[in-house]
Amino acid sequence: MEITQKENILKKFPQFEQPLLDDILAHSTIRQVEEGEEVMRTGQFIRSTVLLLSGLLKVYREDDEGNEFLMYYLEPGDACAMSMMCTARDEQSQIMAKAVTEAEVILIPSHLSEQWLAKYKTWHNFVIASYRQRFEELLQTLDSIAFKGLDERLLFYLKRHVKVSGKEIRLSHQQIALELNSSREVISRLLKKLEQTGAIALHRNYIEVHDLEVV
Amino acid sequence: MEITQKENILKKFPQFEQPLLDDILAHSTIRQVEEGEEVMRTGQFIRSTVLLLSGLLKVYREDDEGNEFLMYYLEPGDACAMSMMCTARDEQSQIMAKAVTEAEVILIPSHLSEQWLAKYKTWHNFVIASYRQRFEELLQTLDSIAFKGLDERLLFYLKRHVKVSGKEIRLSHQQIALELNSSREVISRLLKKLEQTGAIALHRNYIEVHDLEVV
DNA sequence: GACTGGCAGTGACTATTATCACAGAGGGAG
DNA sequence: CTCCCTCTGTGATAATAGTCACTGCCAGTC
Repeated sequence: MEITQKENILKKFPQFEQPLLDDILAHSTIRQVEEGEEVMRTGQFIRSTVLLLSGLLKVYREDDEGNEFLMYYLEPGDACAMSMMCTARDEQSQIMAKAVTEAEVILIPSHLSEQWLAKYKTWHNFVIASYRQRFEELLQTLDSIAFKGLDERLLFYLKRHVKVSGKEIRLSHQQIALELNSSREVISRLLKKLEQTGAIALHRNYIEVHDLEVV
Repeated sequence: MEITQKENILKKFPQFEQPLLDDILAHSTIRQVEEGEEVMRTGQFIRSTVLLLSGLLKVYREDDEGNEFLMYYLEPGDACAMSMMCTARDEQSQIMAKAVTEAEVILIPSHLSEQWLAKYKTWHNFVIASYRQRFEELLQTLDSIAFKGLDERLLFYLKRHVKVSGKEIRLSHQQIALELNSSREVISRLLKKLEQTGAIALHRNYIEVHDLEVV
């Protein structure tokens, strides 16, 4: 079992060196997360670095009135940058993370993940690369909110969704509206327009993407 | 001269250990930057970590049509997180940084700032803290764009400005509009409203802030 | 097969922000 | 002092997005 688990991790994190993998196996816990479960909540104290082994997480921001917007998705092989940063001082999360599908996460105690920065070159690189990647994705999200109309943001959203989970988007218009911090009716109308161009087809509870580039 | 410079750096970066300060003095260059000068451009390759010794920098994002929006300000003692992340692989900047006032920046060659992560504990902590701080500020900016109307964003902007450069805001309405990615007329009208509540007083080319909290 | 609850479509209206057009005011250069 | 450029104020209008009200639809359940 240990052996297969190691191979499993290795497959998702091929850049890690052997001794690091051993350390991960020896000291971290692997947690099964159900669909819809919250992996991280705003205000929660963080004592572990979170790596994603399987499944899909969405990372988003929520305000005091329950509005939210999607920051980015995490896929197998990704790490939650926030959990790495808070790590340093047992600080509080500024974000929410929720499992979109059933998922497995690796939880590495904060003090270890910090030690490893000095101990394992591949870990250090991984952490820096994660910071950078998340920062860039966040900037992209920011761009789309700041510079684009809702129609383009919706397009951006759909494209990102296709990238992480394929051309069958199993979401209601209401859910999309929530993640874009808009309203159901507006999203419905915009989707309708997209359908008329032939880019997508609408069904109950899911959207079939044909070609988003033509729009 | 060397001695005074060292004391100067020490004053702005009191958390650095002695040997680190010596290394900084020995291997980094200090550059004078004029008001309005661009310290960093989108697409530019980054080969140094940037620390701010004096003056004020604004860090912002620009799209292909020349629209921009303010991400955050950097004050003496701060570091450009982006320059630290790109550092790792000579990567390209995703952001713009411009001197709001005359400023002095410390430029540390990338390969050194990376070595120091392992060599100096205080440097490592500083880098992690910088990442975290910028990330949080970025999230705040994101919040205000995603969840707030322009009136609240303007308020947020003015408050931030007061914090970094005092109650006399020497900006035209046009400049404010640009940084909020809005239009001059709209900003003028909103400012007028704020003036009517007594929160600010409007003058040519500058705004006198009385009390932004009452609004 | 009838009831029910969530989902989707649509028209009418409102609110916010952007754009256009223009007028007046202030301040520096000559 | 005058010219001129930039900054500011303001009304009218347009475009975008959000809200409200209502309808029909589909799927599961009893």
